[in-house]
Amino acid sequence: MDRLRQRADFLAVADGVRASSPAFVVQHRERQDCGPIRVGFTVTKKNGTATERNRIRRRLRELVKRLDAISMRPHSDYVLVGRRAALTRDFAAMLEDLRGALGRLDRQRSNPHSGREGGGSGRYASGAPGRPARSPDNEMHGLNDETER
RNA sequence: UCAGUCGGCCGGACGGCCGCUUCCGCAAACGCCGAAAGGCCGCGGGGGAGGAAAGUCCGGGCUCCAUCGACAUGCGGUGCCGGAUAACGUCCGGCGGGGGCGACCCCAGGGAAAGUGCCACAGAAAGCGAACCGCUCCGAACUCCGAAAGGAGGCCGGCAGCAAGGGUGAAAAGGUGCGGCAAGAGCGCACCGCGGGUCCGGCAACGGAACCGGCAUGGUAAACCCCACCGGGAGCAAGACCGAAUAGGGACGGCAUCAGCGGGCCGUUCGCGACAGCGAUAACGCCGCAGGGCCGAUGUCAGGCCAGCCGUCCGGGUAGGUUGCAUGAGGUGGCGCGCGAGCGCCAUCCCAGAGGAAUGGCCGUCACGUAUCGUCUCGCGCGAGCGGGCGAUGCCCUACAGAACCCGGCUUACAGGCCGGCUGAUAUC
Repeated sequence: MDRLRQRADFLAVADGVRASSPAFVVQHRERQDCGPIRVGFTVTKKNGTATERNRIRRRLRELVKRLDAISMRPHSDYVLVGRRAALTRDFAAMLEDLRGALGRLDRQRSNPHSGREGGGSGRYASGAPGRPARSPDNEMHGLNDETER
């Protein structure tokens, strides 16, 4: 499991599906390569001073470490956006929050019409019948694949 | 013991489980990620936030750019003296002024007789030295006393003197006292203040002494200004090296560039021919001219689109990567010099290096603090109660706060605690 570091990767994940909980928001994107799971963390300045932001990021990082790897899908990118409640919320409760949020992300993926109804996602779902529903930003990934080869 | 003042220091401890990052050693081949540059995976050992890492307010190192080497001008900054320092607006030691019984604290503390400006309100007047209420004097109508001479009062007037007293103000033209005078006034005198040169002490700021001058220049320079001194600009997102995709630049090669008109035999070609030449434009090349090509069933007009495509190579540059990047005005200890800030010598140590940003997460035990309750042949008090010790439980489970190229400062924030010097008051000896 790797950390997400490039700004472009964060922007790509931000266009994907998301699930929120009291202490954080989880964003997810499935990549088309065979790389490992990558996880990034975002804590903006509105959440407090540098010390508080550091603590939020460290607690979120610890959550991911405690999580069983099977809860996450392979070769995917995840971003956890921290909220101020992550400073004080009980750690065990936050772990349950994360498991629940990942489960909700899975359900959104298997049943796309009950999930986000973003602009133009329907034609992709119908165009790829045997595969899981793809988020609308897959159009961009296709372009990237062409340029890489 | 209480109150105060100054300086220094700490800023939870120990343990368990699971991690992150960096360096060193071993192993370095296969492999993995990436287009490349480059990065990554194992084992063992060591290191891993602060006193402010903060604000980014000063001063430097370092880097690049510009160039000035000097002077002038402009702009900005600094502003008692001496010292410390790489430097400073910092620090130390003094001086002067102000505050406090005192320890001690505070001061943007050069120049106001170079010039200009301003001085609200109040007040007569706020600066080319004034006169409101006043004081004194003089004059005269008039009134009173008197027989008279004369005396007293006096609206008012004076191009007469004065500035003591009142009142205003932050500030009113030296202050206090005595003398003096019609009343007064440095008019005279004494002391204080001020100014001047002299002498003495001090490196100096400055202090002291006697003498002289009767006193002349109100405040404001965080108003302009004058004087002295200092200052080139931008910043590690500096800079250096490597280096995609895409677009664009350059060079070379290939393909495509329909079809047209004219010229002329220069070459090929064709015809004639005696093999020297002559002729021909039917064809290609050549030269010149014009026409661009594509789109809709076609034509005209109008309109729109495209004016190349492909390959190889070169150079600049972006994303990205590597570096800069931690041995330094360095820490600790000892000795010496100095009142001190500091300086010198010796020994010893290597002590964070991230880059969507490591230095942690979750627990346990114990301290510390705090609140409530209980308890004690504890202390004080008539008592309600207050204080102390012990125990239990809860809370906070710590405050301010997170390195970002590196140093020296300043400023600001900070729960709680420790140590030392000094001052004042009280009690006891």
